[in-house]
Amino acid sequence: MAKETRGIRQRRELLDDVVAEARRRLEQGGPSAVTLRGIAREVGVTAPALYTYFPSLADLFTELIVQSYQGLEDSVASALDAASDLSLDDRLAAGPIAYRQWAIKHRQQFNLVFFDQIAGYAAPADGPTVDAQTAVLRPIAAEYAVARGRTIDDVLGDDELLDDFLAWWGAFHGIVALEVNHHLDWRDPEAIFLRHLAASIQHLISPAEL
Amino acid sequence: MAKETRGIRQRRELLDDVVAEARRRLEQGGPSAVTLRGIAREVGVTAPALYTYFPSLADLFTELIVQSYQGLEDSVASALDAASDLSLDDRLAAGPIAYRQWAIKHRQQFNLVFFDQIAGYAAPADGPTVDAQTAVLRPIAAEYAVARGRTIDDVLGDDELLDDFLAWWGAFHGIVALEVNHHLDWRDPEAIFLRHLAASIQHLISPAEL
DNA sequence: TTGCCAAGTTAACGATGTTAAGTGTAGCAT
DNA sequence: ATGCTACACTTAACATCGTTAACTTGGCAA
Repeated sequence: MAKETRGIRQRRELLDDVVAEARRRLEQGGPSAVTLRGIAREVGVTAPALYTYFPSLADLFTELIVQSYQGLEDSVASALDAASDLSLDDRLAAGPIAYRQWAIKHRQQFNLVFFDQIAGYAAPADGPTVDAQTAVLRPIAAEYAVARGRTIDDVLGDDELLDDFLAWWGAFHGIVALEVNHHLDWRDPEAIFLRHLAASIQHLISPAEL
Repeated sequence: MAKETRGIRQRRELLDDVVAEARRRLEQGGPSAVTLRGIAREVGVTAPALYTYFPSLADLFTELIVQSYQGLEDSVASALDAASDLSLDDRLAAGPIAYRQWAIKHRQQFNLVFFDQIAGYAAPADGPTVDAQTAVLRPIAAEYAVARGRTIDDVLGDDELLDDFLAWWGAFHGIVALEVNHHLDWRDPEAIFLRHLAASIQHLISPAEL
Protein backbone atom coordinates (compact mmCIF):
# COMPACT_ATOMS: atom_id res chain seq x y z
CA MET A 1 0.00 0.00 0.00
CA ALA A 2 3.00 2.28 0.40
CA LYS A 3 1.48 5.08 2.37
CA GLU A 4 2.78 7.47 -0.27
CA THR A 5 6.14 8.10 1.32
CA ARG A 6 4.86 10.51 3.89
CA GLY A 7 8.32 11.89 4.50
CA ILE A 8 8.90 14.13 1.52
CA ARG A 9 5.28 14.66 0.69
CA GLN A 10 4.41 15.93 4.13
CA ARG A 11 7.54 17.99 4.15
CA ARG A 12 6.44 19.68 0.95
CA GLU A 13 2.95 20.20 2.25
CA LEU A 14 4.13 21.63 5.53
CA LEU A 15 6.46 24.02 3.77
CA ASP A 16 3.60 25.19 1.55
CA ASP A 17 1.41 25.62 4.58
CA VAL A 18 4.06 27.70 6.27
CA VAL A 19 4.50 30.19 3.45
CA ALA A 20 0.76 30.29 2.82
CA GLU A 21 0.14 31.14 6.44
CA ALA A 22 2.97 33.67 6.32
CA ARG A 23 1.45 35.37 3.30
CA ARG A 24 -1.96 35.37 4.95
CA ARG A 25 -0.52 37.08 8.00
CA LEU A 26 1.40 39.55 5.88
CA GLU A 27 -1.72 40.59 4.00
CA GLN A 28 -3.82 40.95 7.10
CA GLY A 29 -1.48 42.42 9.66
CA GLY A 30 1.58 43.61 7.82
CA PRO A 31 5.14 42.38 8.25
CA SER A 32 5.00 42.56 12.04
CA ALA A 33 2.25 39.94 12.02
CA VAL A 34 4.56 37.47 10.31
CA THR A 35 6.03 35.69 13.32
CA LEU A 36 7.64 32.28 13.42
CA ARG A 37 5.84 31.29 16.58
CA GLY A 38 2.48 32.39 15.27
CA ILE A 39 2.92 30.54 12.01
CA ALA A 40 4.19 27.44 13.78
CA ARG A 41 1.18 27.53 16.08
CA GLU A 42 -1.15 27.75 13.11
CA VAL A 43 0.37 24.94 11.08
CA GLY A 44 0.58 22.68 14.11
CA VAL A 45 4.26 22.47 14.91
CA THR A 46 6.59 24.17 17.35
CA ALA A 47 8.58 27.24 16.41
CA PRO A 48 12.06 25.67 16.22
CA ALA A 49 10.72 23.14 13.72
CA LEU A 50 10.52 25.91 11.14
CA TYR A 51 14.29 26.26 11.25
CA THR A 52 14.37 23.07 9.25
CA TYR A 53 12.91 25.04 6.36
CA PHE A 54 14.29 28.52 6.88
CA PRO A 55 17.59 29.46 8.50
CA SER A 56 15.95 32.54 9.96
CA LEU A 57 12.85 34.69 9.79
CA ALA A 58 14.56 36.92 7.25
CA ASP A 59 14.77 34.02 4.84
CA LEU A 60 11.05 33.46 5.16
CA PHE A 61 10.62 37.09 4.13
CA THR A 62 12.93 36.51 1.20
CA GLU A 63 10.62 33.74 0.08
CA LEU A 64 7.63 36.04 0.51
CA ILE A 65 9.35 38.71 -1.57
CA VAL A 66 10.12 36.24 -4.34
CA GLN A 67 6.57 34.95 -4.37
CA SER A 68 5.21 38.48 -4.38
CA TYR A 69 7.37 39.38 -7.33
CA GLN A 70 6.06 36.28 -9.04
CA GLY A 71 2.49 37.32 -8.40
CA LEU A 72 3.08 40.77 -9.81
CA GLU A 73 4.90 39.33 -12.77
CA ASP A 74 2.07 36.90 -13.54
CA SER A 75 -0.52 39.62 -13.20
CA VAL A 76 1.26 41.95 -15.58
CA ALA A 77 2.14 39.22 -18.06
CA SER A 78 -1.38 37.85 -18.35
CA ALA A 79 -2.81 41.35 -18.72
CA LEU A 80 -0.44 42.02 -21.59
CA ASP A 81 -1.29 38.69 -23.18
CA ALA A 82 -4.95 39.57 -23.07
CA ALA A 83 -4.20 42.95 -24.63
CA SER A 84 -2.21 41.63 -27.57
CA ASP A 85 -4.96 42.45 -30.07
CA LEU A 86 -5.59 45.97 -28.84
CA SER A 87 -4.22 49.26 -30.09
CA LEU A 88 -0.74 50.39 -29.17
CA ASP A 89 -2.13 52.87 -26.69
CA ASP A 90 -4.15 50.22 -24.95
CA ARG A 91 -1.30 47.76 -24.93
CA LEU A 92 0.97 50.39 -23.39
CA ALA A 93 -1.59 51.12 -20.72
CA ALA A 94 -2.38 47.48 -19.96
CA GLY A 95 0.89 46.82 -18.13
CA PRO A 96 0.77 49.78 -15.75
CA ILE A 97 -2.94 49.21 -15.13
CA ALA A 98 -2.34 45.61 -14.14
CA TYR A 99 0.63 46.80 -12.08
CA ARG A 100 -1.61 49.18 -10.17
CA GLN A 101 -4.45 46.70 -9.68
CA TRP A 102 -2.12 44.09 -8.29
CA ALA A 103 -0.56 46.67 -5.97
CA ILE A 104 -3.93 47.74 -4.61
CA LYS A 105 -5.07 44.19 -4.14
CA HIS A 106 -1.84 43.23 -2.39
CA ARG A 107 -0.74 46.37 -0.61
CA GLN A 108 1.46 44.64 1.91
CA GLN A 109 3.18 42.56 -0.73
CA PHE A 110 3.72 45.63 -2.84
CA ASN A 111 5.37 47.46 0.03
CA LEU A 112 7.34 44.39 1.00
CA VAL A 113 8.75 44.15 -2.51
CA PHE A 114 9.56 47.79 -3.11
CA PHE A 115 10.48 49.06 0.35
CA ASP A 116 13.22 48.09 2.70
CA GLN A 117 11.07 46.94 5.55
CA ILE A 118 13.02 44.13 7.14
CA ALA A 119 15.70 45.17 9.56
CA GLY A 120 19.04 44.03 8.23
CA TYR A 121 17.65 42.96 4.91
CA ALA A 122 19.47 44.55 2.00
CA ALA A 123 18.83 42.44 -1.14
CA PRO A 124 21.57 44.12 -3.16
CA ALA A 125 23.02 43.25 -6.54
CA ASP A 126 22.85 39.54 -5.87
CA GLY A 127 19.97 37.27 -4.98
CA PRO A 128 16.88 36.38 -6.97
CA THR A 129 15.22 39.76 -6.47
CA VAL A 130 17.08 41.40 -9.34
CA ASP A 131 15.99 38.76 -11.81
CA ALA A 132 12.47 39.06 -10.47
CA GLN A 133 12.48 42.80 -11.08
CA THR A 134 13.58 42.47 -14.69
CA ALA A 135 11.02 39.71 -15.17
CA VAL A 136 8.30 42.11 -14.11
CA LEU A 137 9.52 44.96 -16.26
CA ARG A 138 10.45 43.08 -19.42
CA PRO A 139 6.97 42.68 -20.92
CA ILE A 140 6.18 46.31 -20.15
CA ALA A 141 9.48 47.37 -21.70
CA ALA A 142 8.62 45.42 -24.82
CA GLU A 143 5.51 47.52 -25.40
CA TYR A 144 7.46 50.63 -24.53
CA ALA A 145 10.00 49.76 -27.18
CA VAL A 146 7.29 49.48 -29.81
CA ALA A 147 5.96 52.89 -28.85
CA ARG A 148 9.41 54.36 -29.31
CA GLY A 149 9.75 52.62 -32.66
CA ARG A 150 12.53 50.36 -31.41
CA THR A 151 13.06 46.80 -30.35
CA ILE A 152 13.34 45.80 -26.73
CA ASP A 153 17.03 45.11 -27.26
CA ASP A 154 17.42 48.67 -28.49
CA VAL A 155 15.88 49.92 -25.28
CA LEU A 156 17.95 47.69 -23.04
CA GLY A 157 21.11 48.50 -24.94
CA ASP A 158 20.81 52.28 -25.15
CA ASP A 159 21.53 54.23 -21.98
CA GLU A 160 19.13 57.05 -22.74
CA LEU A 161 16.32 54.82 -23.93
CA LEU A 162 16.71 52.60 -20.90
CA ASP A 163 16.76 55.55 -18.52
CA ASP A 164 13.68 56.96 -20.22
CA PHE A 165 11.89 53.69 -19.73
CA LEU A 166 12.93 53.41 -16.09
CA ALA A 167 11.75 56.97 -15.53
CA TRP A 168 8.44 56.10 -17.16
CA TRP A 169 8.16 53.12 -14.86
CA GLY A 170 9.16 55.16 -11.83
CA ALA A 171 6.49 57.71 -12.63
CA PHE A 172 3.48 55.43 -12.56
CA HIS A 173 5.12 53.39 -9.82
CA GLY A 174 5.24 56.53 -7.70
CA ILE A 175 1.60 57.33 -8.16
CA VAL A 176 0.71 53.77 -7.28
CA ALA A 177 2.98 53.89 -4.23
CA LEU A 178 1.30 57.05 -3.00
CA GLU A 179 -2.13 55.51 -3.45
CA VAL A 180 -1.20 52.24 -1.78
CA ASN A 181 0.04 54.12 1.26
CA HIS A 182 -2.99 56.36 1.49
CA HIS A 183 -1.36 59.61 0.51
CA LEU A 184 -3.95 60.32 -2.15
CA ASP A 185 -7.03 59.34 -0.20
CA TRP A 186 -8.36 62.88 -0.26
CA ARG A 187 -8.54 62.72 -4.06
CA ASP A 188 -9.52 60.07 -6.61
CA PRO A 189 -6.29 58.10 -6.99
CA GLU A 190 -7.48 56.09 -9.98
CA ALA A 191 -8.35 59.26 -11.86
CA ILE A 192 -4.91 60.69 -11.18
CA PHE A 193 -3.27 57.48 -12.28
CA LEU A 194 -5.25 57.08 -15.49
CA ARG A 195 -4.91 60.73 -16.40
CA HIS A 196 -1.15 60.55 -15.96
CA LEU A 197 -0.99 57.31 -17.88
CA ALA A 198 -2.88 58.69 -20.87
CA ALA A 199 -0.78 61.84 -20.93
CA SER A 200 2.51 60.00 -20.62
CA ILE A 201 1.57 57.60 -23.40
CA GLN A 202 0.58 60.42 -25.70
CA HIS A 203 3.80 62.21 -24.92
CA LEU A 204 5.61 58.97 -25.61
CA ILE A 205 4.15 58.29 -29.01
CA SER A 206 3.96 61.73 -30.51
CA PRO A 207 7.72 62.35 -30.72
CA ALA A 208 8.04 59.06 -32.58
CA GLU A 209 5.64 60.34 -35.22
CA LEU A 210 7.92 63.20 -36.18
CA MET B 1 19.67 80.83 43.57
CA ALA B 2 16.52 79.19 42.30
CA LYS B 3 17.92 76.13 40.65
CA GLU B 4 15.93 77.05 37.55
CA THR B 5 12.82 75.04 38.34
CA ARG B 6 14.29 71.74 37.37
CA GLY B 7 10.86 70.19 36.89
CA ILE B 8 9.68 71.46 33.54
CA ARG B 9 13.08 72.28 32.17
CA GLN B 10 14.42 68.80 32.75
CA ARG B 11 11.21 67.38 31.45
CA ARG B 12 11.64 69.29 28.23
CA GLU B 13 15.25 68.25 27.92
CA LEU B 14 14.50 64.62 28.56
CA LEU B 15 11.76 64.64 25.96
CA ASP B 16 14.12 66.17 23.43
CA ASP B 17 16.75 63.60 24.30
CA VAL B 18 14.24 60.82 23.77
CA VAL B 19 13.16 61.84 20.28
CA ALA B 20 16.72 62.71 19.33
CA GLU B 21 17.86 59.25 20.36
CA ALA B 22 14.87 57.75 18.56
CA ARG B 23 15.74 59.56 15.36
CA ARG B 24 19.36 58.51 15.68
CA ARG B 25 18.30 54.89 15.99
CA LEU B 26 15.88 55.20 13.11
CA GLU B 27 18.56 56.54 10.81
CA GLN B 28 21.12 53.95 11.74
CA GLY B 29 19.12 50.77 12.16
CA GLY B 30 15.71 51.40 10.68
CA PRO B 31 12.37 51.33 12.50
CA SER B 32 13.11 48.05 14.24
CA ALA B 33 16.02 49.71 16.03
CA VAL B 34 13.67 52.22 17.61
CA THR B 35 12.86 50.48 20.87
CA LEU B 36 11.54 51.99 24.06
CA ARG B 37 13.89 50.02 26.23
CA GLY B 38 16.90 50.89 24.13
CA ILE B 39 16.08 54.57 24.10
CA ALA B 40 15.37 54.57 27.83
CA ARG B 41 18.69 52.87 28.47
CA GLU B 42 20.48 55.52 26.43
CA VAL B 43 18.86 58.56 28.02
CA GLY B 44 19.33 57.14 31.52
CA VAL B 45 15.83 56.21 32.64
CA THR B 46 13.83 53.02 32.78
CA ALA B 47 11.48 52.01 29.99
CA PRO B 48 8.14 52.64 31.74
CA ALA B 49 9.26 56.22 32.40
CA LEU B 50 8.81 56.96 28.71
CA TYR B 51 5.10 56.32 29.04
CA THR B 52 4.95 59.68 30.74
CA TYR B 53 5.75 61.25 27.39
CA PHE B 54 4.20 58.85 24.91
CA PRO B 55 1.14 56.65 25.43
CA SER B 56 2.76 53.96 23.32
CA LEU B 57 5.63 53.29 20.96
CA ALA B 58 3.37 54.11 18.01
CA ASP B 59 2.98 57.66 19.29
CA LEU B 60 6.74 58.05 19.37
CA PHE B 61 6.71 57.05 15.72
CA THR B 62 4.03 59.61 15.06
CA GLU B 63 6.32 62.23 16.50
CA LEU B 64 9.16 60.96 14.30
CA ILE B 65 6.90 61.16 11.24
CA VAL B 66 5.89 64.70 12.05
CA GLN B 67 9.48 65.77 12.58
CA SER B 68 10.54 64.04 9.38
CA TYR B 69 7.85 65.88 7.45
CA GLN B 70 9.14 69.06 9.00
CA GLY B 71 12.65 68.30 7.88
CA LEU B 72 11.54 67.63 4.33
CA GLU B 73 9.40 70.74 4.34
CA ASP B 74 12.27 72.92 5.55
CA SER B 75 14.63 71.44 3.01
CA VAL B 76 12.27 72.08 0.11
CA ALA B 77 11.26 75.52 1.29
CA SER B 78 14.78 76.81 1.75
CA ALA B 79 15.81 75.42 -1.63
CA LEU B 80 12.95 77.28 -3.26
CA ASP B 81 13.82 80.44 -1.40
CA ALA B 82 17.35 80.22 -2.68
CA ALA B 83 16.05 79.71 -6.22
CA SER B 84 13.74 82.70 -6.26
CA ASP B 85 15.96 84.63 -8.67
CA LEU B 86 16.47 81.81 -11.13
CA SER B 87 14.61 81.01 -14.32
CA LEU B 88 11.25 79.31 -14.25
CA ASP B 89 12.80 76.04 -15.32
CA ASP B 90 15.31 76.16 -12.52
CA ARG B 91 12.74 77.17 -9.97
CA LEU B 92 10.54 74.28 -11.03
CA ALA B 93 13.42 71.87 -10.72
CA ALA B 94 14.64 73.21 -7.38
CA GLY B 95 11.79 71.70 -5.36
CA PRO B 96 12.04 68.14 -6.68
CA ILE B 97 15.83 68.26 -6.48
CA ALA B 98 15.72 69.26 -2.83
CA TYR B 99 13.05 66.60 -2.31
CA ARG B 100 15.36 63.96 -3.72
CA GLN B 101 18.43 65.11 -1.84
CA TRP B 102 16.60 65.09 1.45
CA ALA B 103 15.23 61.64 0.70
CA ILE B 104 18.67 60.24 -0.05
CA LYS B 105 20.19 61.82 3.01
CA HIS B 106 17.38 60.54 5.24
CA ARG B 107 16.31 57.28 3.67
CA GLN B 108 14.73 55.86 6.76
CA GLN B 109 12.79 59.01 7.47
CA PHE B 110 11.64 59.13 3.87
CA ASN B 111 10.34 55.57 4.04
CA LEU B 112 8.82 56.18 7.44
CA VAL B 113 6.88 59.14 6.10
CA PHE B 114 5.66 57.67 2.84
CA PHE B 115 5.21 53.99 3.67
CA ASP B 116 2.99 52.25 6.12
CA GLN B 117 5.67 50.67 8.22
CA ILE B 118 4.23 50.61 11.69
CA ALA B 119 1.88 47.77 12.46
CA GLY B 120 -1.50 49.19 13.29
CA TYR B 121 -0.59 52.68 12.26
CA ALA B 122 -3.00 54.14 9.72
CA ALA B 123 -2.70 57.95 9.80
CA PRO B 124 -5.84 58.56 7.76
CA ALA B 125 -7.73 61.74 7.02
CA ASP B 126 -7.12 63.14 10.49
CA GLY B 127 -3.95 63.82 12.41
CA PRO B 128 -1.16 66.24 11.68
CA THR B 129 0.26 64.22 8.82
CA VAL B 130 -2.18 65.62 6.27
CA ASP B 131 -1.27 69.18 7.10
CA ALA B 132 2.37 68.21 6.96
CA GLN B 133 1.94 66.79 3.49
CA THR B 134 0.29 69.91 2.13
CA ALA B 135 2.97 71.99 3.80
CA VAL B 136 5.60 70.08 1.87
CA LEU B 137 3.79 70.30 -1.44
CA ARG B 138 2.52 73.87 -1.28
CA PRO B 139 5.72 75.67 -2.29
CA ILE B 140 6.30 73.19 -5.09
CA ALA B 141 2.73 73.63 -6.23
CA ALA B 142 3.23 77.38 -6.31
CA GLU B 143 5.99 77.05 -8.90
CA TYR B 144 3.94 74.50 -10.77
CA ALA B 145 1.08 76.97 -10.96
CA VAL B 146 3.35 79.58 -12.50
CA ALA B 147 4.49 77.11 -15.11
CA ARG B 148 0.91 76.42 -16.03
CA GLY B 149 0.19 80.13 -16.21
CA ARG B 150 -2.13 80.02 -13.21
CA THR B 151 -2.15 80.95 -9.57
CA ILE B 152 -1.75 78.38 -6.84
CA ASP B 153 -5.40 78.85 -5.93
CA ASP B 154 -6.31 77.98 -9.50
CA VAL B 155 -4.39 74.75 -9.19
CA LEU B 156 -5.85 73.84 -5.81
CA GLY B 157 -9.35 74.73 -6.94
CA ASP B 158 -9.42 72.95 -10.29
CA ASP B 159 -9.78 69.17 -10.22
CA GLU B 160 -7.81 68.54 -13.38
CA LEU B 161 -5.05 70.98 -12.55
CA LEU B 162 -4.73 69.55 -9.08
CA ASP B 163 -4.66 65.99 -10.36
CA ASP B 164 -2.05 66.96 -12.90
CA PHE B 165 0.10 68.42 -10.19
CA LEU B 166 -0.30 65.40 -7.94
CA ALA B 167 0.64 63.16 -10.84
CA TRP B 168 3.69 65.30 -11.48
CA TRP B 169 4.62 64.96 -7.84
CA GLY B 170 3.95 61.22 -7.86
CA ALA B 171 6.21 60.81 -10.87
CA PHE B 172 9.38 62.22 -9.39
CA HIS B 173 8.42 60.82 -6.01
CA GLY B 174 8.35 57.36 -7.55
CA ILE B 175 11.79 57.67 -9.08
CA VAL B 176 13.13 58.87 -5.75
CA ALA B 177 11.39 56.02 -3.93
CA LEU B 178 12.95 53.48 -6.26
CA GLU B 179 16.38 54.99 -5.75
CA VAL B 180 16.04 55.20 -1.98
CA ASN B 181 15.14 51.53 -1.82
CA HIS B 182 17.97 50.43 -4.09
CA HIS B 183 15.89 49.42 -7.08
CA LEU B 184 17.93 51.54 -9.45
CA ASP B 185 21.36 50.68 -8.13
CA TRP B 186 22.33 48.99 -11.37
CA ARG B 187 21.91 52.32 -13.19
CA ASP B 188 22.70 55.95 -12.41
CA PRO B 189 19.65 57.02 -10.41
CA GLU B 190 20.51 60.70 -10.43
CA ALA B 191 20.77 60.72 -14.21
CA ILE B 192 17.37 59.06 -14.51
CA PHE B 193 15.87 61.53 -12.10
CA LEU B 194 17.33 64.64 -13.70
CA ARG B 195 16.50 63.47 -17.20
CA HIS B 196 12.90 62.84 -16.21
CA LEU B 197 12.73 66.15 -14.41
CA ALA B 198 13.96 68.13 -17.40
CA ALA B 199 11.61 66.34 -19.77
CA SER B 200 8.59 66.73 -17.52
CA ILE B 201 9.28 70.43 -17.04
CA GLN B 202 9.60 71.00 -20.75
CA HIS B 203 6.41 69.10 -21.36
CA LEU B 204 4.81 71.21 -18.68
CA ILE B 205 5.77 74.58 -20.04
CA SER B 206 5.39 74.10 -23.75
CA PRO B 207 1.59 73.64 -23.76
CA ALA B 208 1.30 76.88 -21.81
CA GLU B 209 3.07 78.68 -24.61
CA LEU B 210 0.36 77.85 -27.11
C1' DT C 1 18.11 -6.31 12.71
C1' DT C 2 20.92 -2.57 13.49
C1' DG C 3 22.23 1.85 13.12
C1' DC C 4 21.93 6.41 11.41
C1' DC C 5 20.01 10.71 9.95
C1' DA C 6 16.98 14.24 9.95
C1' DA C 7 12.63 16.16 11.47
C1' DG C 8 10.53 17.41 15.54
C1' DT C 9 10.23 18.26 20.52
C1' DT C 10 11.17 20.57 25.13
C1' DA C 11 13.75 23.93 27.64
C1' DA C 12 16.06 27.93 27.93
C1' DC C 13 18.18 32.80 26.99
C1' DG C 14 17.80 37.47 25.92
C1' DA C 15 15.02 40.95 24.17
C1' DT C 16 10.80 43.43 23.28
C1' DG C 17 6.08 46.43 24.60
C1' DT C 18 3.15 47.17 28.21
C1' DT C 19 0.78 47.26 32.81
C1' DA C 20 0.40 47.43 38.00
C1' DA C 21 1.96 48.86 42.16
C1' DG C 22 4.93 51.36 44.93
C1' DT C 23 8.23 55.52 45.97
C1' DG C 24 9.78 59.86 46.49
C1' DT C 25 9.84 64.64 45.69
C1' DA C 26 8.46 69.26 43.91
C1' DG C 27 5.19 72.63 44.40
C1' DC C 28 1.13 74.54 46.27
C1' DA C 29 -2.63 75.63 49.68
C1' DT C 30 -3.31 76.30 54.24
C1' DA D 1 6.33 76.02 58.24
C1' DT D 2 3.43 72.18 57.48
C1' DG D 3 0.75 69.04 55.24
C1' DC D 4 -1.08 67.36 51.02
C1' DT D 5 -1.41 66.22 46.33
C1' DA D 6 -0.01 65.40 41.76
C1' DC D 7 3.27 63.40 39.03
C1' DA D 8 7.78 61.70 37.41
C1' DC D 9 9.97 57.65 38.12
C1' DT D 10 11.25 52.87 39.77
C1' DT D 11 10.75 47.92 40.47
C1' DA D 12 8.37 43.75 39.32
C1' DA D 13 5.88 41.16 36.41
C1' DC D 14 3.45 39.25 32.10
C1' DA D 15 3.07 37.91 27.44
C1' DT D 16 5.33 37.80 23.28
C1' DC D 17 9.09 37.39 20.11
C1' DG D 18 13.64 35.08 17.51
C1' DT D 19 17.00 31.85 18.26
C1' DT D 20 19.96 28.08 20.16
C1' DA D 21 21.05 23.68 22.53
C1' DA D 22 20.01 19.24 23.83
C1' DC D 23 17.12 15.48 23.50
C1' DT D 24 13.65 12.12 21.31
C1' DT D 25 11.80 9.57 17.70
C1' DG D 26 10.58 7.45 13.44
C1' DG D 27 11.68 5.80 8.88
C1' DC D 28 15.10 4.25 5.64
C1' DA D 29 19.57 1.83 4.32
C1' DA D 30 23.13 -1.43 5.31
